[in-house]
Amino acid sequence: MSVFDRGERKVMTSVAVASDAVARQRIVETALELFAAKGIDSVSVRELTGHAKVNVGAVNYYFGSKAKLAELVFEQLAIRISKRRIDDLERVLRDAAERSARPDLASVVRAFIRPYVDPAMKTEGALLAQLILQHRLRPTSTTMRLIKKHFDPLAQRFVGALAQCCPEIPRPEFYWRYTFMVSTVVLTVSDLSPRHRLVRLSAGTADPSDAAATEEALVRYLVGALSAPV
Amino acid sequence: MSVFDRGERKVMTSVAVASDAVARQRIVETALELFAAKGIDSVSVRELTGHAKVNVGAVNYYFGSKAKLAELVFEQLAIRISKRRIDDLERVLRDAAERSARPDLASVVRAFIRPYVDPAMKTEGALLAQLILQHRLRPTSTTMRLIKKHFDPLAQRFVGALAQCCPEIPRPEFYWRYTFMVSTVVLTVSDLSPRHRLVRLSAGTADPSDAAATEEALVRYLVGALSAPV
DNA sequence: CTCAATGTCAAACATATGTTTGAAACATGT
DNA sequence: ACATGTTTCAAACATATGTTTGACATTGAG
Repeated sequence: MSVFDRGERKVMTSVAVASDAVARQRIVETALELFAAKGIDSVSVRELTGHAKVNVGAVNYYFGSKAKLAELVFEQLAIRISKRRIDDLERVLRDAAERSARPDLASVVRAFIRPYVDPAMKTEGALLAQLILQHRLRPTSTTMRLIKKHFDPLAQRFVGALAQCCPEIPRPEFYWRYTFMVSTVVLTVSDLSPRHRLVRLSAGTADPSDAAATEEALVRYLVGALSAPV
Repeated sequence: MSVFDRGERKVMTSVAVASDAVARQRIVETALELFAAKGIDSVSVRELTGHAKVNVGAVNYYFGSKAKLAELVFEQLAIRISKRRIDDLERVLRDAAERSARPDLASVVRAFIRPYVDPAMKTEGALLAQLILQHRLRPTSTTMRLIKKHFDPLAQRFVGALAQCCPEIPRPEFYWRYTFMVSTVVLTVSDLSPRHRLVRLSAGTADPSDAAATEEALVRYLVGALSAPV
């Protein structure tokens, strides 16, 4: 059973009204890091509370359940990332409009993959990837709600932008390609192998620990994929 | 903890020497189906033995542990799939050689994705995807061994074939693109959402339950991705 | 200060899961 | 028919995990 499957059982014992309890914040921060690094289901509340230096019961005390904590973490994340991505995309589209040119496909792609590859957003990107993966592999009403609410509109905008970049390609094609792109990126960034297969296969020629190189290779791949003729 | 993390604890109570026990076979078959459909960790041995109409202890009796069963199932699968894929690829390369032309990129791609999209290999493809996913998300020495042994040589052959298709692209680039392609395909075919996001986003225009349409869209995407200029 | 609200803690609880056990049933060769 | 090796079965076991509990500590307003 995955985290999001478990519903609450009963209401919290008591309610923390308005205290900015240190424990609460530490739990959220630790959850962010651990969930991003190992996936939600692989982090037990004992491990979580241990790292956060907080009692085992704290998660249930403050959040009601592990599932509620995860939901909260993911919702906050979705809001932050979604906003930033839309800003990035809007900027690309605005620039193109000012030059009265079609937007640049590579720029749109970069706006899309930024959260996943920007070192400054490493944890957030990994966490987002976990959310998507979680939903792809074990969809629940909760993950469904989060995706629908925060990422469906985003997806529509990106599909629209892609269609602007390549007007010769019929729009429905971009629904396919968009979901393929999500698959490509999400699984790429959530590869947790300590020694990545790439270095083994390529005998060191390709190095996935080089973030810039990974980004460039991804952009080349995705631009080619998205602009392929039908 | 994932299946493959668990080692054996002690030797089996007794050994089934040479009987083709019905139970044993039924367990393997059921494991194949359930693992492919839900992922390994999501299938409890009680669920498994329940479906196989076999006692709970049977898995441990015949295979020693759930992990050993999974390993066996996956190794058998890896052998079957790997052989078929190499045959497919060799045929494509041979045909090209006979025409003394470069091999067709789309044909190579089709040889690669066949196990994942061919309806006749539906279960096997899903199972293979589960193995790759398992390794990407929670690599263990067992998954590592299986991948290395059965799929690294295959990967090298495909990279070689891709380089033949596009001689103007430097070979190291194909190591990147090959792993990206694996990501794309694996996550695409392991999407278990009953109502796929695609139909929601595209308002029904794109239908992932249409296997042929999915394959064509995938081929277009991958051919574009793999042949993109550097 | 008082005391009620809030937070902390260790221990216990409930459940799910992989595994083991020991007896009974079955099969098979002599 | 017996003995022996094999299979089946229900029950118990061990462990991991999320959760709850009740006692105790801390805090802050009146």
